[in-house]
Amino acid sequence: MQAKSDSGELTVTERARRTQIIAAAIETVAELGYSRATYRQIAARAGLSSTGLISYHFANRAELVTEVVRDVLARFGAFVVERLDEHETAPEQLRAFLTAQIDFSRGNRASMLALRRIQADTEITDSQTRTFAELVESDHAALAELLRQGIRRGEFRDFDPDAMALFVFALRDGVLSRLHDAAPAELDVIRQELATMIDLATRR
Amino acid sequence: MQAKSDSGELTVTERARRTQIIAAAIETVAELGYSRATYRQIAARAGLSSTGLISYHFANRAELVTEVVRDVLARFGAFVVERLDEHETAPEQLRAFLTAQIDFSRGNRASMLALRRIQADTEITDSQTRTFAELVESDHAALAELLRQGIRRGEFRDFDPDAMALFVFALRDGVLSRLHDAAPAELDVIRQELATMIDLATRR
Amino acid sequence: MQAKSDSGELTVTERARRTQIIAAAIETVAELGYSRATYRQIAARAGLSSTGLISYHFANRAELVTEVVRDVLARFGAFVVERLDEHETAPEQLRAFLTAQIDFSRGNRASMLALRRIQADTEITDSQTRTFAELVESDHAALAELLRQGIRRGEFRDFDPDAMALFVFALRDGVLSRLHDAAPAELDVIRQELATMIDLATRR
Amino acid sequence: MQAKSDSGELTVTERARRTQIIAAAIETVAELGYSRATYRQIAARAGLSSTGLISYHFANRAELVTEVVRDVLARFGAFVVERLDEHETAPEQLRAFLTAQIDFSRGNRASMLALRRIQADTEITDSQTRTFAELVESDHAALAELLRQGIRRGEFRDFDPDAMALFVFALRDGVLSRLHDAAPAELDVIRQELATMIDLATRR
DNA sequence: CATGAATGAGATTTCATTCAT
DNA sequence: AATGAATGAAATCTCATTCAT
Repeated sequence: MQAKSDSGELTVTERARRTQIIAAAIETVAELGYSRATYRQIAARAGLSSTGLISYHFANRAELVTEVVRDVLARFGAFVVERLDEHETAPEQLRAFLTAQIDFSRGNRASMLALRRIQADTEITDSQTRTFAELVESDHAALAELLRQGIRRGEFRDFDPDAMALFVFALRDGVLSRLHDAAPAELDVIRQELATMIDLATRR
Repeated sequence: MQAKSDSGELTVTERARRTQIIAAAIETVAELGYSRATYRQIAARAGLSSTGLISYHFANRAELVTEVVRDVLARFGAFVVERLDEHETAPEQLRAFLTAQIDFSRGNRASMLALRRIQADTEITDSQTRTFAELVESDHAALAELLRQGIRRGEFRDFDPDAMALFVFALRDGVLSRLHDAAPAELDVIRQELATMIDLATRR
Repeated sequence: MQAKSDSGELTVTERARRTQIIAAAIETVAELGYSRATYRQIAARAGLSSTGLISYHFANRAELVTEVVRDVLARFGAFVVERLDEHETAPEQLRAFLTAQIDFSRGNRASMLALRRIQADTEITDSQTRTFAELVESDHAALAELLRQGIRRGEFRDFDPDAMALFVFALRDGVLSRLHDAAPAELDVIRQELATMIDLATRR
Repeated sequence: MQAKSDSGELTVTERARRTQIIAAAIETVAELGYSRATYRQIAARAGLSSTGLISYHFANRAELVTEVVRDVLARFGAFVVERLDEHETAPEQLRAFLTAQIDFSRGNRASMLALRRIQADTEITDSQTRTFAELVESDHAALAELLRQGIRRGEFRDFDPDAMALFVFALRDGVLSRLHDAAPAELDVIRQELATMIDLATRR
């Protein structure tokens, strides 16, 4: 960053450019994989004439990737929370939770794919990992709390809410991985079976 | 490879070196992530005098990565199959299947981590993807068949075996992802809850 | 080339750099021979800070070499054509043709040497060979046509124009090969004898 | 060279191996071009299991190339001299000289091609160049002497023998360059025209 | 703000050569 | 004599980043 003000505040134009670059980065990572998502590719997809512009708006590659992750998770979280608020009982919310995630993923394939790829490459190493882990952690905590309430209210059987939260996320990931390869008919079966399974596993 | 015979047969020394390099590559990918697993890093971990030696033994990076994948999957598969053979009924085999995978992963953390990372980077792009996808596919088919038999024999309730296979793999992956971060006590809970969950989800 | 526009249009600076690199490449090939004309050597002669700059301006070595060939042949062709246009009868044009080539070669020794070396290395192998062969072919066709006209007009005896074109080019190459080693006096003799020979071989 | 005696004398086996390697090198350079004629390719064509064997028999690449050149020129020279000896008058010998060279080239295409390629790459630079240049020089001198005698005896007109020798070699090279691409019919025309041309250019 | 150009570090790969056996 | 293995230098190419304009 060359002549950028240190105030931390971004102008409208700046924000727009960053958004545009982030979107292009998501697209690129989803399409080519993390290791092939170079500035050149990103710039091409963003319609930028110079890779220098990316460096101008992001301190370095790590910051760009962090912003990509933040962007996807923010949109994802907002979507799910909105859906959850429409329901009252814990079983309904649990079902809504899963449905929302699958729905979001269907409409944001590239984002989810990019997220997974970045996560896999980054996992342990970086400083940004912490950000990542914390976000995952807070997601987990929220679901576990939902489950805990359901147990307390007698809406679920008495299982370990942390373990179950883990399972729910795992099942979600599994379904998501099939979301785009599977035929629609197969997908309907999977969703139905998932609902049944969750019900059997959690009901009193 | 300079004047290496095209016969496809490898000498003892050669095989040993390849194994050594593959092991170092696994270690490196697990430690640094796929995109940072350069020849230089791999050579350093393998105690090699030059990165040229890696090129000498593997035609290119893709071949090395393929061999890494092949190696991990072969060891993994052998381990699981041996465990399965000790059991007769489908529910027992299903439980053994999961237990075996978790056990293997505990003893081969780097291998599993490397595998996941490579898979995430590779997914769509390469020709070697096919190998990967086929192996996953055949794993899936085997588990689905196990479940199908269990249903036929009346040992399981009547669910869709393909969907359930997907769920089982998903749960496995979820558990594996916690395997090394979680405290032992928490892990015991997870395993117990997993068994319960599977039981509830599959029993008649 | 990092984020270079695909439009195929080059900026002024870019064109200048390419020209500079091409000139350095010619110099290098002429001086060291094709196989020793590495990017490092070329960069050094061009006063570039890194070999990466060559890769930045040329997609790969093949493109650079192609451009070298194109550049030399373009300058060469323009020079010769201009000279030819000054003459009317076929015998005069034939003489001018040879003279022009010899004159050009005297003032562009490195270019001609580089051309010959590249041609010798490339000959059979590459895709760019076609470009090369086509250019040689069209040169040959042009000369053969000139000779054909001369025969038709009765300015030459009745020989095979394709064979004679081949001989003329061969003689040119032979003279060129002596151009820089021979003493000026010897060269004058060679030129005089060449004129005589061509005259004897072609006149009615 | 590792444990080779310094006496300069070679055992029978050694000589055979060197010959075999030289032959493979000729083949390789002719086929792939000088810059792609690596030890690996040469070893493969020689049926050797290790490139080390080439290094064992030749001090370095330069020596191998020198030996290739020496081998081709020796065979070539012997062939031509034998043909020349069958003729008496200078015009006959001149014709025989050209015919012999064309004939040799037809039966030794790879050798001639390799020679040309090595010459083009080497020309100015190397120490071995001297060897090369000297050989060419002595060929030239021999032809010039033949021509000089013909003039003295009144069998040729009065031209400069050195210049004409240069032209004869140039014409030879030109014809050789067409030798393998041209159709047989075209080649017959070329030969006939060449004879005519030489005759016109040299006769009284 | 944005651009084109340049930079230099670093990646993979190839090569002739060396060496122990 | 010959072989397989190893070596390390060097080659081409790619990349994120910097900088002058």
